Amino acid sequence: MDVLSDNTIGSSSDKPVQERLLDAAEGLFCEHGFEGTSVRDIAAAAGCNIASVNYYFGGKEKLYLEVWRRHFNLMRQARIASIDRVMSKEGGEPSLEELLASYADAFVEPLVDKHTGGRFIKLMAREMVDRHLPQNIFLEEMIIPVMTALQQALIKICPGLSEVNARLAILSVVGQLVHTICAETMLEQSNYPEMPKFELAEVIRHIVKFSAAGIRACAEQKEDRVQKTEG
Amino acid sequence: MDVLSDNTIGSSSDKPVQERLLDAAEGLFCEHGFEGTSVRDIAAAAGCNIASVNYYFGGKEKLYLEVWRRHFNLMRQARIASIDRVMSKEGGEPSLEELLASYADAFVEPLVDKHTGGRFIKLMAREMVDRHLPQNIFLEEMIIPVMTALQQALIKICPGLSEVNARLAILSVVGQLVHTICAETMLEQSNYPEMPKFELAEVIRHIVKFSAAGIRACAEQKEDRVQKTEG
DNA sequence: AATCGTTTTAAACTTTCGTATGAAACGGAC
DNA sequence: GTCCGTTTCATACGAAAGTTTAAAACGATT
Repeated sequence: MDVLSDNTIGSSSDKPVQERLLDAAEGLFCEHGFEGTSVRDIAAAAGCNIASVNYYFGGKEKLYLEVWRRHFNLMRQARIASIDRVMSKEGGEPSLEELLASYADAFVEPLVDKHTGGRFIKLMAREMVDRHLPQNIFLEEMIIPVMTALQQALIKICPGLSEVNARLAILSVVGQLVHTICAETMLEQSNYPEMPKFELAEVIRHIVKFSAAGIRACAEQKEDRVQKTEG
Repeated sequence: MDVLSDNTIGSSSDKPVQERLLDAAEGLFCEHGFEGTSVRDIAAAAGCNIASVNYYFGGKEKLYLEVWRRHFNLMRQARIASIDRVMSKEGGEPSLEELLASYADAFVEPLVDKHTGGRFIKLMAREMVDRHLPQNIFLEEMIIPVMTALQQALIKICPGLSEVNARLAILSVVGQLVHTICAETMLEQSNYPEMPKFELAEVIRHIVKFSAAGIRACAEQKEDRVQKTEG
């Protein structure tokens, strides 16, 4: 894993060591996971000594946690802000599609964002499967707050939606978004010709349409449950 | 990681060593991932010597691959059979809900199945993020064949569905299923009281209803694209 | 210029990993 | 009983991991 050149954007030697380490660690953690990247690789990518990781952060795990802390607030605020922006828009109640599109954009924004290089969201997918963060931090800092906000917004737009159905719907939407990212990561790793590569924007447009119809079906269920397969 | 007692179902010492190793390796790989489990742990769990892994399988990676090979055929056949069973049922064309329910059941069956203990599907989620299998084996042995079968079935049931829309729909359905399993795994790891635990059957019922509506919306798109937000 | 706290460095330490080795134990065939 | 191929065993090896250490280098203050 010969990573000697700095793989971060503008971190040659002007920034302080701690930031260089954080940037390098983030890139390597995203690309190869927690166990897949060594402290030596991080130090080499940051252009500093191995001991710096322990000197500044007190260990590999602490550094990993700090990499996350940098993004928790930004990501949570971005997601919730995208919900609030839609919900507080003037001109009557927003459509379900508007809410979903706004949230989906905010969700995959770290993937498209050129500043972070779209690496961080891969780390999220990893962390969901292979936990290395302290217990419940992920839930408390990200999932619960964002899920709560989205749930309230959904219920407001779709009055027929029960609380449990709203949560199930969120599970569906987030599941599609995460899986899209996983599939993207997977396909870019394996150069398989037959497998069609989707444009991300196209997939999001699909998810919005698909989910809006799904949510409406779940909301209808409550009011009139007779006409289930009318088509 | 003190795993000394056998964590597999019925593998104390009656079964041959290779099977004991495969069983033990499967359990540990599922629980802790490829890098997270050592050959020593596997040998200890299987109740045999460390060298047995190299003697019988020629290395850790070969053993890992063999763990997968045991399941590839079974899982692929189960998925495709569940599709075929629905599609070849007498009494006219099956409903979209029937197809989705059948496929979803086959998909999560390894999770519910008491024989495997539902561990293997976790390994699938891991492997999608952290590749350790030889390039493209996962795609060729699982994803492509099953996706092709499901795509054809979907198009047959929903004539309005284009090929690309069918693939996008499958991405949505599989995404929901995988995410459900990830969430299940995640929540069982973290004993968080506020987070509601869903019954798996309940979630699947939701996914079927949700996805059926979503797919119909994507199929309608082709024929009449005027009435998008009629509700 | 000397001093003192901070940072950086090279090297070593301990542990753990996957694998290799060679001897011991086993089990039929003769 | 002896032989021989197969299996099991304890052990060792080199590599790589995270962490520690003590000295060197640095920088501001006096």
